[in-house]
Amino acid sequence: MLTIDAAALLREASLRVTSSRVAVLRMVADNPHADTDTIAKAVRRELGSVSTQAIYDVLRALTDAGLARRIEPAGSPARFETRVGDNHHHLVCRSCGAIADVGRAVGEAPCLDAGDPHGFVLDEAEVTYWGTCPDCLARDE
Amino acid sequence: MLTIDAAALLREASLRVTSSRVAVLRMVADNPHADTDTIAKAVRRELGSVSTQAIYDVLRALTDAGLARRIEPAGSPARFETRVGDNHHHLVCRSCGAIADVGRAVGEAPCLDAGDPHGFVLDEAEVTYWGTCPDCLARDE
DNA sequence: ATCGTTTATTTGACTTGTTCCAGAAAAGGC
DNA sequence: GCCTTTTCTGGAACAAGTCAAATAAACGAT
Repeated sequence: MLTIDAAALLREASLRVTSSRVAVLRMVADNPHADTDTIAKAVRRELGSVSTQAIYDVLRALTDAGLARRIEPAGSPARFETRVGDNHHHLVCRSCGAIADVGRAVGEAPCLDAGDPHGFVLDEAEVTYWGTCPDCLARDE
Repeated sequence: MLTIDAAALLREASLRVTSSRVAVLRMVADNPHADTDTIAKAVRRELGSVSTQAIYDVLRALTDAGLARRIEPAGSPARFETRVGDNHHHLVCRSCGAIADVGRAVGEAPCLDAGDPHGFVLDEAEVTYWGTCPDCLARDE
């Protein structure tokens, strides 16, 4: 397990330090792109019993505090990662749903200049690359 | 109502021509980005009673046949549009969920060259621009 | 250290979006 | 027109996520 200091991160974000939050935060840090259910199972394995509602609440709190990011590719339940602030993007496998990160080349402007933004004020350009992951390619031989 | 020849489009795609399909296809053509429920209500207004299942089946058939595209921004139910094949992208309002199209400048390559694709074979780059729509901007004054 | 206020968590019912099932009905090729 | 294939109906099931009220825990002040 990566030894991130979850408690310190929580305190910095002025969130109370509870065992659920520490466990969830560590879990998300160690398993990027895990979905809620996977996170819940892992946390329960560590702490015993934790309510589903608590998992949702904690994930929401972490997301609101900027400690986690929620991503939600079409057709997939919500997934979470702690890599925030660097505006990287995601590769999603159409056949198994696997997700990988892809960092944007440094200094390269995102395609944030949408042609005609129709009066919208934009704050983020999210890119999802769809394709097939190496495992599925190999299996479908 | 736009007078697209729904029946002809269906036949070209070798789909049987049924009243539900014609109605749904026309509805989607006239109301881009409508969600399933909105489509169902509109179709029922026109045809009387149509089962929810039929709506889902028809939308799936249209999508599979390439007559419609399904989009699904995070936090929103599935939405459909008939503008297919030109790989345009979407502006999504964070506060009301409104969606607008934004065409990519012609000739401009998409950001399909993901830095390191980790062995994925990509077939599409989907860009979602997040922001606030003009209406919500005005209301939040 | 302990108390009390504030904030988390539990519990359980509920909503929403979507899919599955099995039988009845309709479309199109012959 | 008949027959096969496909679609539609209605109802039930399902998964993800939310709401609300009661209980429990964190942590700053005593």
